[in-house]
Amino acid sequence: MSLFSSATLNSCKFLMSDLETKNADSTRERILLEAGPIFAAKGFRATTIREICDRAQVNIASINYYFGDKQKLYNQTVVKAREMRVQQVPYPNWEASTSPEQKLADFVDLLLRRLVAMQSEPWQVRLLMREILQPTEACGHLVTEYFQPFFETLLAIVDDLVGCQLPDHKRKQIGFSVIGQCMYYRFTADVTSMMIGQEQYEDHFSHDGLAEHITQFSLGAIEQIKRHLKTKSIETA
Amino acid sequence: MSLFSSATLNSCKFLMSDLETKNADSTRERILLEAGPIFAAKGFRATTIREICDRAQVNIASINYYFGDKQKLYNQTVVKAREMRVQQVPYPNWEASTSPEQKLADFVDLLLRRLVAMQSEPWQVRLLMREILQPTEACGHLVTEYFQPFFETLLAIVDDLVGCQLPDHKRKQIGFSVIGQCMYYRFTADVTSMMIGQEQYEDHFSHDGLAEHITQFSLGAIEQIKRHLKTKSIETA
DNA sequence: CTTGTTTTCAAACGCTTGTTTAATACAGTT
DNA sequence: AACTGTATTAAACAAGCGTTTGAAAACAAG
Repeated sequence: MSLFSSATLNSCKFLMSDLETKNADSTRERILLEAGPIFAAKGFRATTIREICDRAQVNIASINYYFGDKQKLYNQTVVKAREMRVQQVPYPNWEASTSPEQKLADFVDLLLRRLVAMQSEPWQVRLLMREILQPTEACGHLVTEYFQPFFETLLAIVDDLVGCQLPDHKRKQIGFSVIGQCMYYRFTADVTSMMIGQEQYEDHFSHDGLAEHITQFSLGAIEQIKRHLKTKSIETA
Repeated sequence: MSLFSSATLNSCKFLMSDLETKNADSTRERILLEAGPIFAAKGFRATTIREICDRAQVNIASINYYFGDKQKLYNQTVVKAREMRVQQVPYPNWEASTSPEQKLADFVDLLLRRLVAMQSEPWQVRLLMREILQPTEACGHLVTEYFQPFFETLLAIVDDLVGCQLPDHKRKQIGFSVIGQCMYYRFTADVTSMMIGQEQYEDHFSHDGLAEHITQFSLGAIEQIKRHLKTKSIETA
């Protein structure tokens, strides 16, 4: 009797992070990949571990066994979502000769593909959006290891485009203007399609059309900022 | 015994919409105004009617009595939020002589004040954002009676700025670029402040700084679009 | 086959939820 | 004072939740 309880205590599968033991890992992985879409669709609270276990065809107690509790399972799901998304949509390979204009176009394209993902809308994207909109303890890593470097890449392109030194906050405002235009379509996808109708939405607000517009809009704005800087420097000269 | 049950059935306070009966309406209003902030902060599901009733100092059964059920209470809360927000931040009075540039500046200012509300962030804004991000049955009215007219106003300004006829989808893309830049700061407020630090966030990403930047950025982009249109028409001539 | 460990399982636990009930308190009318 | 419809209340209800339990099953090694 008491022998068994001590054995159960010693197992605690969720402590041995990545150590793969036999095929038991397939169960863990199955739970993770079934939990993802549900958390993404319903959020943490509305998701029940019973539904997850039903879909993954495992017993309810498996969550406790493999992850500890519901919260820790969710955290692991967020990590998994980021890893998968980065792998699914990798960075473009820029050569030394690539123009900053092309780089901006590529960046907008990447951002739209990776974090907006208009038509497909994979669960990983929805889950990451949830963390952006209402950060939980899972968001800290996301910012420092994913969003920050991503944003720095954009700022470097902006610097390149402007050509001269801008105040730091101005660089970032421009960066956010680019990102904001893109992300808007992810956050407001439902309302936006309600406002312009399904037809026009599909015709002109799918990936290619948007990437083109946002790139041109942003390049235009930056071009004007450069002009203003020149006239200013002439005035002061 | 049975007399009472029929009497209770006949009451159904929540059916008589706006008919104010005695001071009982104050109870209804009190529930509505206490429910708002809680729904806004936690969302529909995570909000318990027990907490609402505790704060409003009414009995739990009052929700059934005045609104029918939790869902209907929520819907009424969304309506209330919109009404209050429109009243709190009214449209500017534009004269015939007001330039389209000034109008765009005013529009950005209004949008930032009414729907972004960086520093204050009243519950009405949070609640409306929830509906935008994940529409429920309460969102239909919101779109047709609030967002649509609001967007049309912006499109009229864009038309005025561009000066000549643009394809309809292009007008709307420009409109969304303006709105997107603004809304971005509402949706990603937490992550954004994590990324740039509290200090710079307060210094350069408060209302005035953002309104100025977004207006200039957008005016610049539109200016460049006009230039492109001109060179195109010259080429074809 | 036996032994020891890991993995699965059905069942139950304790708690919270939205909703309903039936009784009571109140105010105005006859 | 008696009646009537409105408003409020405490208590209970049924359902669902995350988590825990202790044993059974599956498995691997000696």
